[in-house]
Amino acid sequence: MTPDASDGPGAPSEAGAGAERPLRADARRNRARVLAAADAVFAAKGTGASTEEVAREAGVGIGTVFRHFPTKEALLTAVLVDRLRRLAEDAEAQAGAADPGAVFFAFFARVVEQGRTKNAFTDVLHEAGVDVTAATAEYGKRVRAAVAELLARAQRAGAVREDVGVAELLALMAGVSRAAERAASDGEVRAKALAIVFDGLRPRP
Amino acid sequence: MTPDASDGPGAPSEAGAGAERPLRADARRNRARVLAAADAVFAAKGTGASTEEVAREAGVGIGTVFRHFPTKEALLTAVLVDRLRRLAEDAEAQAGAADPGAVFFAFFARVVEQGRTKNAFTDVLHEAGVDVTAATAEYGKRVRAAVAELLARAQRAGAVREDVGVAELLALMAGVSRAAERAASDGEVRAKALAIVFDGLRPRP
Amino acid sequence: MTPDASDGPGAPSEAGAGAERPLRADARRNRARVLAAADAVFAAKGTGASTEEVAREAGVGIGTVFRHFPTKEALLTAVLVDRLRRLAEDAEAQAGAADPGAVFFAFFARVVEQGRTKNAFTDVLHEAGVDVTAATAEYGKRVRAAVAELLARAQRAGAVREDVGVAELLALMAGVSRAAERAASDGEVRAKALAIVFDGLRPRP
Amino acid sequence: MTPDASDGPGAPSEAGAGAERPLRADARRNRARVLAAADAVFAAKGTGASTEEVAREAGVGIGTVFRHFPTKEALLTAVLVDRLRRLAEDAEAQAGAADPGAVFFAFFARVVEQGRTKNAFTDVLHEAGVDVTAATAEYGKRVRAAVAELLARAQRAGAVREDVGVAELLALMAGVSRAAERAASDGEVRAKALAIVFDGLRPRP
DNA sequence: CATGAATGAGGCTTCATTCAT
DNA sequence: CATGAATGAAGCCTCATTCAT
Repeated sequence: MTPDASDGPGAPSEAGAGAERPLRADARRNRARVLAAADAVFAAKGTGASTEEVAREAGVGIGTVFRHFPTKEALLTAVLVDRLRRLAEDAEAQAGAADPGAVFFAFFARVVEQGRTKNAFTDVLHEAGVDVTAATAEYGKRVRAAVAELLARAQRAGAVREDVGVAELLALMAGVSRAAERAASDGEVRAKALAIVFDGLRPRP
Repeated sequence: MTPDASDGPGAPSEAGAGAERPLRADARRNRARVLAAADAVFAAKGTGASTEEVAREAGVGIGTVFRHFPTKEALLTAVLVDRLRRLAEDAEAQAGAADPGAVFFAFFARVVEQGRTKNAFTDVLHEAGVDVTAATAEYGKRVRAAVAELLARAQRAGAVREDVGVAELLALMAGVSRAAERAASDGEVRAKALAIVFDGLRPRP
Repeated sequence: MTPDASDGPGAPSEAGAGAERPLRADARRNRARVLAAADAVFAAKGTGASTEEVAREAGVGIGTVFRHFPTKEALLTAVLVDRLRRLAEDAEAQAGAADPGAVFFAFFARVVEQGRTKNAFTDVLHEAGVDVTAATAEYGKRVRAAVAELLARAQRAGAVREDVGVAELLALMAGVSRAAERAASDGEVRAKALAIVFDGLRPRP
Repeated sequence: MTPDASDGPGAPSEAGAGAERPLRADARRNRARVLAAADAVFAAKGTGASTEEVAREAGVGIGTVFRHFPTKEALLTAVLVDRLRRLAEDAEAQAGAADPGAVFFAFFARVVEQGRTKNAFTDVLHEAGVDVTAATAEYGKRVRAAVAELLARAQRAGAVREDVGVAELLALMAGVSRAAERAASDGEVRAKALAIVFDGLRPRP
């Protein structure tokens, strides 16, 4: 793992900076298609899936994948960062909503439900709690902050125990997501496991 | 991936069948060494580790590995089965102990703690809950039964909610193990996450 | 990089055809820049250097390189031809000078010294002696003629043995250049090796 | 160029040490075949030739090449070392012969003649003079020593100028070999070029 | 039985060349 | 005309698996 395998400071289109050339229209389209394909393929078959399969899924040549992501590791990192970004945006979108308790548990459940199919999404959650690489650090922080906000509001509303911290919350989200993913076929088991964790999170009466 | 690439129902020496020759003494020794090495290597580096590394760790030639486990998948399955066996034996050993509640939670905690270093152990737990392959089915059932017994006793003793089933329990064990594994460096986070789940498992006062 | 990367005689205008349009001003400028960049890059990193690197060094797009030189081989040939042209011009410039002996040896030394940094220049010299391709043939002949003239004058002045021909002279220039290039760090070794060859070229007393 | 791309301290069979396992009979045979094939292929097509072609020429699978030489660079280095070894042995074999002058010039001529087809042999000679890598250092020294001995004896016998050193001698051998290689088709040119250098090496009358 | 050499399919990556913008 | 994105063949290397020793 080279330390600098990132795709640069975020996708060109979203880095506020602007130093990166804006990328031609078709190039941007292809980059997005490759990223989406990579997300799907790696989710379905694990990170061991071949780059060639990503290319095939994206409907582009193998060279195109490597033009946008010069390394397989860079591609994996980009997928990770993208997931973190979506997660952060999702959490941020809930920040102002009413009924913080309901919002908090709904967010938790949604994360778990998504993680069920998006396999490695759970690993992403871990990143948010630990901030491993420089590339993911930025978005990891954002996720952490947004989730912390949801948690704090839910606690203030008396819906969640006061002694719960973000770290263990993220760890639990990741863990339950992974568990849910395995028990994929049985929705009831998933629901019950989630209910148990939710009960554990609520204040003791 | 053939679903049934196992080495047979467990090591030849323990299958009820009996048609399998009993294996020479040195052969048995080698099989055990390979299995132990595989467990260690796959735990440390993931299932992507090379067969050759397993052979090196075991101190045998590569040919020996393939003589005992004709496929890498067979080797992985054998490791899985072995883990399930140890897990079942561990649970079975607690069956008669006093204070079923304490025993139950201690077992849960021990599983999580082991899973922390034995990475894929968590995946094993899933197998126990789902019984994917024919190979793991037997030991999966045994684990399930042993854990069910521990759970039932704890419930009878009033230490665990009545509406918790084995399926979600195993799922939670797997999930928390995974969470613990990620938060490897932070023991406090691990403890808190575990406490939350334990609280969720206890009867509402 | 190269002092004289002009487009001059060597531009498309020399293909017997003559139907080639005279090239727009900016196009001519770009062609020269690409050629100079290619000379520098191939000299520094060998002919294995990528076309893209040439484009970068020239400050143009990759498409521009291929517009002017439809093939990498065409680009290499153009560099070769350009070097031959400069070599010929250098030799021709000395044709009328006084003290033909000194001029001859100075020219030899200069070629070797240039070849030391301009790596493949030595290969160029060979081309001059052998006229491999049709493309280099013309300038190869010119170099040969110019060097032959320098040699003849030196021989007439009694500074060089009568039995030395152009062919072996060019071969020696190429060889010593190559040797010098390897012994790059040790100027004294280079000087001594050159002195030995020079002594071999002088008439026996 | 990783510093440690060597094949180890020489081919196992020839390192006096003996710590390296002796290599099975068939393995040794294959290693030799690969090395010979590599020598031939790289000589004929340059170091850019593909490893696959070496394998084909050797009549082995691609994996076999990489088993013996874990990197293309390692393979190239091994070829280099082997050439140096043969060169050293050749020179050492002449050490005791009568008529040191004749022996010296014959050796020089033979080196050049071999270098003519063995393209990169010339580059090898350079290594002998410079000792670039640790891998070639050992044999480079041996070549240097053996050639120095031949030179010293020739000088003592009055056949070679006193002021010639090994460094420039090796440089000249490399250079003339390269020149000869280019003038491949014309034996007379080669002979004349060699004669000129020989004259330069002889004492002035 | 144990060993490790041989094998070759498959993965990642580079790069000359083409073509839409 | 200039640009740079797209393409895919080809190269290096890894690794599961087979088989002679």
